[in-house]
This record gives sequence, C-alpha cells and structure tokens, in this order.
Amino acid sequence: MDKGQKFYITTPIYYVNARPHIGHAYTTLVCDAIARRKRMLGIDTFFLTGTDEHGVHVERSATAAQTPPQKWVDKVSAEFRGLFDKMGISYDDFIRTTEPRHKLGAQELWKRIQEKGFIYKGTYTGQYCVFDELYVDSVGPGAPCPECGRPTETVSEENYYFKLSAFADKLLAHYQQNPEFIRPETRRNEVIAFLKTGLRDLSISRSTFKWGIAVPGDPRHVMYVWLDALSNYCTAVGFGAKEEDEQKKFQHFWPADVHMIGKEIIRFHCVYWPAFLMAADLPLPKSIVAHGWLLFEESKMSKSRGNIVRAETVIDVLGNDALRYFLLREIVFGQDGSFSFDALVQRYNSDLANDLGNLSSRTLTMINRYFNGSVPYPSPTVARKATDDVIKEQALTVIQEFTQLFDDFQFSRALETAWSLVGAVNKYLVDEEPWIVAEKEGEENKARLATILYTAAEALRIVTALAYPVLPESASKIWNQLGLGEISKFNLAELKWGQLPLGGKLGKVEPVFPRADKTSIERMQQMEQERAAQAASTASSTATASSPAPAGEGARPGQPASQSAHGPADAAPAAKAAPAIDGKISIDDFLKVELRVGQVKVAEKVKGADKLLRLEVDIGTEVRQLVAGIALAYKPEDLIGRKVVIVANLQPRKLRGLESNGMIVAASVGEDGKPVLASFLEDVPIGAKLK
RNA sequence: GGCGGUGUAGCUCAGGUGGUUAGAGCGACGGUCUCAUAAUCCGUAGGUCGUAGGUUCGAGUCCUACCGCCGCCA
Repeated sequence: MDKGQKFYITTPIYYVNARPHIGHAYTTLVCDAIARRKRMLGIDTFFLTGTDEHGVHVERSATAAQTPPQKWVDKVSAEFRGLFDKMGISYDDFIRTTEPRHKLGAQELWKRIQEKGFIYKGTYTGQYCVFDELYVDSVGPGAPCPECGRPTETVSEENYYFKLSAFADKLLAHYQQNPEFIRPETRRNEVIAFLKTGLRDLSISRSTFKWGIAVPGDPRHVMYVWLDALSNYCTAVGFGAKEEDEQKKFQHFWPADVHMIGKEIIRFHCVYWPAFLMAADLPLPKSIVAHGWLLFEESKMSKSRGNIVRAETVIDVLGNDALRYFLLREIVFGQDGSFSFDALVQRYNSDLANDLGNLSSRTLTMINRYFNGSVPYPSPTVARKATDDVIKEQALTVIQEFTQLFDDFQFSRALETAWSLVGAVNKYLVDEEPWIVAEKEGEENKARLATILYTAAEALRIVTALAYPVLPESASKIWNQLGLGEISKFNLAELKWGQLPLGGKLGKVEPVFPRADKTSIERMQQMEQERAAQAASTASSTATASSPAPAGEGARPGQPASQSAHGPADAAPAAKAAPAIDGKISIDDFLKVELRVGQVKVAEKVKGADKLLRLEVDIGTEVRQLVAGIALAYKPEDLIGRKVVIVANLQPRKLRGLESNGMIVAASVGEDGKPVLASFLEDVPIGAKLK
C-alpha cells in the first residue's frame, strides 16, 4: 500500500469565458491545501488545474472582440494562471484544452469509446440553447431555455451520440458499491435520484461551430465541450500520448483520487464522466467531491456588497494565508458559504493575529530573552507539573483529530481543533506565568521556566506543522523562527511530541500576522470598486456575445461565485458588477433629493380610495398638497399638527384626480409594508432641510 | 408539482440510538495580567431550539401539518 502510494487531485478546468474571481480561487486553494498535506505526508502527489478553452461562447466572444480565438484564450488562460501563481498554488501541471497533448488524448478517448461501439450517428431537430450548449428537447420553438432563460434556437443537426442509456445500471451499481464516490452524501443522493429516472443518450458532437476538437474521422464535427473538457483529467497525466514516460505517468497516477468540483457541475462529473470512462474501459476516479458556492453576503449592517470579489484584493491587503485560512475555517465545506470583508478581517485578527501569531510571538520572545534564543531543556522530573502533560496530551489528541477531520474534508472543524490547542497554550502560559518564574532565583525555577517555554514552543511547532497546508507562507515563517528550516521537507506522518531539538537556535523573531486595522476593510472595498469600474469600462468595449441577463431589481444577494465550467452561472462577472458597483450612490446623488420637515395642516380621506389620504403640509415656504397611501395605518385626525418628513422636489403626480406634490417618508414595516411615518425625537422647525 | 435537505444565542456552527440547569468560537459588556501583535486570561451576557399539534413519565432530538430558505428533477 505504501510502496508507490500516490495521490492525484484535480480542480475543474476553468472556462475562459469568465474572468477569474474568488470562487475559482476557493476551489483551487482547497485542492492546494489537500495537495500540500499529502506531499508533506510523503505521498507522491500530483495536483492538476487548468483552463477549458473550447466552445461556441469562446468563439463568439473572440469574434466580437475581433480577436482570433486562440489569442483570446491565451489571454484569459494566462489570467487564471497568473492568479494561481500569485496565490502560490502548488499545482504540478496546468493543462489547457487547446494544447496538442490534450487534443490528441481527447481524440484517443473518443476513438476508444467508438471502438467499443458506444457512439452512433443520429439527427436532432429541436431547440438548442447556445449559452448552455445544450439541446433542450423539453421546450417548443421560440421557448426560452429552461436552464438559463435565454432564447433558444431551432436547429436540425446530424450529430454523434453517446449511448449513455446503456450505463444507468452500471453507474447505479457503482454508486452503491462505492459510497465515497460522490461526496457529500446529499449530492450522492441527488445523483442517484436523477439516475433512477433513466438516462437518455447524449449528443457528443457539434457541427454549428468550429472552435473545438475535431471528431476523429469526421472533421466537420467538433467534440461536445464536456467530453473535451472532462478528458483533461486523463490527458494531463499522459493519456493518449506516444511517449513512453507519459504512458507510465498515466499508469501511475490514473485513476484520480479526487476530482474537486463545484456543485453546479455534478452531473457532468458524476454521470457523464464515469460513463465515458466505463465505455472506454478505463478506471473510474476514486471520488468526486462537490463543494458549495461562495456567496456574497447581504450584510445586515448594509455596509457594502461587493458583487464579484477578486482574490487579489484580499491577497494584496491581508496576504494569501488570510484568504486561505478564512475560506477553509469559516465555510463549512460542502455547504454554501458567504464571504464578507468584515468576517474576513474579524477571523484574521482573532484567530491568526491574536491567537496563533501572538502565541508565537510571546513564546519565542521569552525564549530569546530568558534563554538567549536557544530552545531550553525541559526538566524530566523536578520542575515538571501535571499541566505540562496536559498540553502534551492535548497536542497528541489534536494531531489525531485534525488528521481525521482534514482527510474527511472537514477543514473547518480540523482547524477548530488545531486552534483549541493554541487556546490551551495561551491559557497555560497565563497560568504558569513564566515571566514571574523568570524573576525568581535558583536552579529549580530556572528548570521550571525551561519546561514551560519548551512545552509552549513544542505545542506551537505541532500546530504549525498541522497548519502548514492551510497557511503555507506563515507556517514557514514560524517554522523558521523556531529554528527548524524548511517546513515542506518535514514529514508530517512522523509528527509527534518532543521533536523540537533541544538547544536549537531560534531564527529572527518577528510578527507573522500583523493586526489588521479598520482601514483594511475600506481599502479592500475601494480596490474592488476601482476594479469593477475598470472592468466595466473594458467590458463595454469588448462586449461578449453572451451578455448576462439584465440585473433587474438588482442581482440576488447570492450570486454563485464558484463557477467552474460550462454552467449557466458563467455570465461575465464584469458586466454583472458594473451597474451597481456596490449598491452605493455618491453624495451628489443623495443631495438631489430634497428632504424637508413639514407640518400636517389638513388631513382627509380620499373618496373612493381606502388607502389614500389627502394632506396639506406646511413646509415653511409654502403649503403643499400631498396624496399619501397611509390611510390604513393613520387616522386623519391623528396626523393634523404632526411633523413629518417629505420629499419636496418630487415630480407632481395625479392620484385619484388629486395632484400630489411630494412624498411623505415612512418606514415600510412587516410583510404587508405597513407605513410608519418618520419623525424626530427633538423638536425641529418647519421647513428644516434634511441632509 | 415530485423528491431531498435545512431552519438552535447578534454572527458561524456543535448537539450518536429522546432523559438532570441546550453547548462552542467570534462579537458585545465587565474584570485581570503584562511575556506578547491595545494581544492573553477570567467572568457575564438569559436563545419560546421556525410555527402549531401529537407520541412519551420525559423531545432541540421521534411523528403530523404548516411557514421560511436551499438543492435536484438532462
């Protein structure tokens, strides 16, 4: 088992029709953390990511931008790669579906499936959704796509089909026999439910556009993007290659151990992909893990609301590790999670700066001060107390629990466990008061001090080793400060208590996580605004063919950000972000509205309208007639003499034949929107302007 | 509409097979120490466990209905 043990993990390949954002970063950094941990455990690990570059979208976008498709995809692919490099993602390979090695491999896969007799030619006449690249046979001509709501086109095409229907039973049996195949379980259940309704054959070629991989033996057709894209998992490790070492690589790494995906592409990965592989007589991946979406919280504080947040923003202000830690700690893996700058900074400060960073700082500083920067010798007997062993025992427990949880994709809980040790050591230091012990004379006290600081430093080392996959940059720094050299060379499988070399010299001690102040949130928000504005201006000049649905009454507060591949959520983020940047208006916009205090002089019901009141309101300069829909909430007699706030410069409007010159300001309360008039605690003069 | 999930303190979440005063972290408030990154540590803060019924000696934990949110149904 251990001989030749390998681990092959993949991200989805990202569709180049969208710009990289924090959702892509999330998927990728989760895989990175897993890959780093596996490597640290001494496992031969291969971590793949890349870009998906074919399809009609790309062809149209490139055309619209008057750019050759290849040039277009080169540019966006480089953006993805640039982001991942900036993030320090430790991918072993970055595959692009426009590379020759991929094309050859994808065609090879096609040929194998064909040889086994699972491909046939058929004709499809009906509706086609260009955006989703899907045949939607459930709707008639002129109907919108049930998937994305965009108009469908009527097409009649001769295509190649894949005999997907032949695999329903086999797939079901596979799910049943391999409960780990689809994770989490709720997704597995969905797939099973889907499968039980039966499978129809799948059209796997297109002849209406050219930007794709030619179907072997029939260059009039290109391969269906998903067949093309999915095969990357094989082609990247050498499938279909002529070179012997590439073939060996495939033998070694295939099947993949984990395909990490977003929940929107489950069907493609859990149904189509294994069916393709079965048809080609290739081994199936060990497991397909679907995470949730990253949503952008509608902040109750109504602070702001970034639409699409770029990972770069967070990285530039707080660093890579802050982003990694936040996403892995805050979000329950598998579920949707929300991202906000507030939560990010809070997490950063409390967990990283205050807890871990400060623990490191205080412990190492004391070793520097009291022991000249050499790891002190703990006393085996005299100066030993039970509290020391409690820390040791807890550390051992944490190693176990962390391992179990992390390997079960429960990153959040794994980190929680690790941090329980951080907390325990901080408390241990307060309880043992090494700074007091240091002031006392005598060998025994000296030995006691040594034991305390050794215990703290050793616990710190263990947390650091465990946290490395999540916090590669900072863990390396702490490791260095502990005087331990290159952390990635450490074998995590051997992690146990007592490995901190006695007498070892500490490195230079300095803060690893400087506290973030309030301005960091503002800085990030500002960067987002600038980027969004910039994107909006470029987007207008290079508008893509598939423009997203209009924002309508504002994008729903839960835009998925973890789009991975051809899903419907692929609308260009730039355009989506543009209209409302972050829902804020300028002060000038606000000042356009003239709000004044007025006093109600006359109030009476409007005949024939049970909700309307006719009001005469004194606003200092004049008495205005207003018609307001507040009759259900206020009696006319209760209003007379009352001071209210009105919008004074609203265009006049006629209601029930009465001209209304302004609007009364009221809160809308409850489900039925009951109006509650705005008022003041202090007395205010009539005509006062609000600003 | 069908199937599935979910609704627990301000926030994010724990709460096998029903059983004393419903938990944690963060935030808030008060206090403490001083080695440390205005950090640590301690204490407090009173959440009808979505709503209404039901089963039971006893339900957050089982059942029913309803409400809300979410997902899947090519």
